[in-house]
Amino acid sequence: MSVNGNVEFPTRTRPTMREVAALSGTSLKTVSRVMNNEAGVTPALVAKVKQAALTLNYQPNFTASSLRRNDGKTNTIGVLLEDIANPFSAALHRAIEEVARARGVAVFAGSVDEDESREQELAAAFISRRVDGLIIVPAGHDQSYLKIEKQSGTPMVFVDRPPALLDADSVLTANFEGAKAGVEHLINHGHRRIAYLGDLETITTAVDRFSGYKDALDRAGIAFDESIVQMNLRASVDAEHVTSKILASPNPPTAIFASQNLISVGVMQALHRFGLQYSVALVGFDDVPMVELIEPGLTALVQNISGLGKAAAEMLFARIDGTNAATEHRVLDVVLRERGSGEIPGPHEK
Amino acid sequence: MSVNGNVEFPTRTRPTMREVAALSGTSLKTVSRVMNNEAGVTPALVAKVKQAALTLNYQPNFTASSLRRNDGKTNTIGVLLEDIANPFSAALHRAIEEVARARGVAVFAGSVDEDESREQELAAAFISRRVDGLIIVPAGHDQSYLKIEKQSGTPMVFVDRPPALLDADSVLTANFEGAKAGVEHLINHGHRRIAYLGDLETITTAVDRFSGYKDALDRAGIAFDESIVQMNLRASVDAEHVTSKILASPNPPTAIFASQNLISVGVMQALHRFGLQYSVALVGFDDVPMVELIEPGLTALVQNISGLGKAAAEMLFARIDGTNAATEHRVLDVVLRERGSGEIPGPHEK
DNA sequence: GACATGCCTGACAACGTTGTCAGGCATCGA
DNA sequence: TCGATGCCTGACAACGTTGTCAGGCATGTC
Repeated sequence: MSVNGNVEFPTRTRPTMREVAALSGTSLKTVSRVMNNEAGVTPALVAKVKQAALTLNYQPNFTASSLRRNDGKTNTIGVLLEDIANPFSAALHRAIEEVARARGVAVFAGSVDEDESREQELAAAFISRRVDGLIIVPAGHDQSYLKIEKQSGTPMVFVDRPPALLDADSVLTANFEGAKAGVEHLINHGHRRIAYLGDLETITTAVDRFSGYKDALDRAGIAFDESIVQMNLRASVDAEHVTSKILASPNPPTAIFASQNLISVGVMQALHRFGLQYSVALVGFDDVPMVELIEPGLTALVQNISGLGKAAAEMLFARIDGTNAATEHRVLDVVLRERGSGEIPGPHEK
Repeated sequence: MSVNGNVEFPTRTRPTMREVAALSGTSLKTVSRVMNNEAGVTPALVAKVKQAALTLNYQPNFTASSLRRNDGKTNTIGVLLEDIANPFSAALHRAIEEVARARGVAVFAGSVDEDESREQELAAAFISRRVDGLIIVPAGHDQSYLKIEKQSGTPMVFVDRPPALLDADSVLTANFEGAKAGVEHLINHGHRRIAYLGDLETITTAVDRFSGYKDALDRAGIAFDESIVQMNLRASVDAEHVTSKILASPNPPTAIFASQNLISVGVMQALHRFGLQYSVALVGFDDVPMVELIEPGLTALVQNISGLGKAAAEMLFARIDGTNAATEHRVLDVVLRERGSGEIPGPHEK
């Protein structure tokens, strides 16, 4: 359906400070002073200039201003996310926006989609627009292409995944420790046969979580069993399929660790289909949206996503403000939220 | 936890075309020509310039370029969303990004949070950075403040909600027709006592959906009953509370229409708590994430969110490219997805 | 050989703004 | 009354780039 409205007015050209100066009978420079609230302009002149600006509906051109100003700041930052639309990226983005807003900084954002070349293109696009800094969730395995850019004075902070082949600030989640704590939680509830379903092995967070799983097994003296481990899962349907296969095998696990929320969803679907949701324990990394509606609730390792974004933005702005300290690597803790699925007892419960 | 890395190198100042010209022994203008792939430069010179640019790691300054160029385009657009982090906004944002990316356009985004003044601030921030156009999900009830900006030549397209007191392009969802179809679906399944839980009455989409509900009742000859209608709900807990109250009342409804996904969640929680999820029918506007896991599945009116974003971006770029046609108002259809909750029969089933 | 033609190249101005600096004017003290 | 002081104001250059235009050189034509 399509309805037509009125034809628009012909467009006038946008007024500049020069025109405001002409209308108010003063000079360009005085207009500049008034617009920047600089002290030392006669009140009468200030009023005249403001009136003229209002009459012409003058809108300052911030890009021209930052080109000329000594600090050269554009009051703009760029954020490279995995995918703007996924809940993790969106929450991160929001937390960054919050900090930026308080400083009058506008935020460019883009999706990298786990694509190395897309990462470089986006970074280049933001750099050519002279952002004051970059916050990056990297996809590729080599960020050395940013080395010269960093030396040229563009601060950058990496979030969720560390930079590779580049020395730069980062804010990460305790993936290893979190996964380990999750698996230990299952062990403490009497499980010794624990399946692991993981994400792409090219993603460092996935690798760290897997290491946490193995470490927990090691410390409990449980042998690693390949037959109940599956990496490189992406969609929840894949996880559902793998879970079904594992549950139907001769020696099925009594508990499952899901390394990521989409995987948790797939596992939950398979468990529900088999009617095993109250007999096979499940701990997942990352919360699942609307999880409150499902029974039993998902016991999950919850990341502090807004904490990641807030910390990254604050570190970035500190650099933008000129801090020249050594590279900083911050790690945020993960919280185990018990909701039922992870507390189902196993055969070895004490 | 915090680990220190190496101290960074002292920052060099970023090279300009002037320096590239000096190093390659040519003129500023020739460098400009090479960088813009203009024809008519000797291949030997092109090579020398490119080599020099590489050596200095020259990065073009797009903002300076757009200041000088005749078209004045910044190849940048601004998007005003309700809240970057909510799934609707994020999906919209993503669809817009997709279209922009194909054109080499960078996207500013910001959250308005249903706050009128925040809307104006964000718009001003983007305008002062001279975006080529704006895509807006408005919060306020008067967009006339954008009138002069529109006349100054900044194209703008409104999404999800129409502009008020301003003539501008828009892309909306068929809220009235969708809600009406959803209520009629319940009526067709034998329901005549249908509760309505709605969003803020200040939001036009909420008002339109409510009108659709009333129209469907009217046409079926069902009297409107205030006691099972509640507007101005925002959080899912509010919806849960109201649902519980209505279900416990002397003459409870046999079906419920939820005007929005958070409200659907609240209703579902209440139904599950009362054990009524298989006896009271429910149709909701908007999908609920991870809805596949819940039984019975939510029958929902699904919006074409990416269609909204894609259409808005395409309309915007058409304007940016100079199309001067009459204002266009596009409306996208809603699809009723049957998943069980809406097909529970009522007492008047034929 | 003289001249016209066309292709490359670079000098200069300009985009809209702010930094620098000098000049004008009023005020103050002697 | 005169000079010194300080406050306002505006002329000019500059940020990094592209548009305009003129000049230089080689080639082609008669």
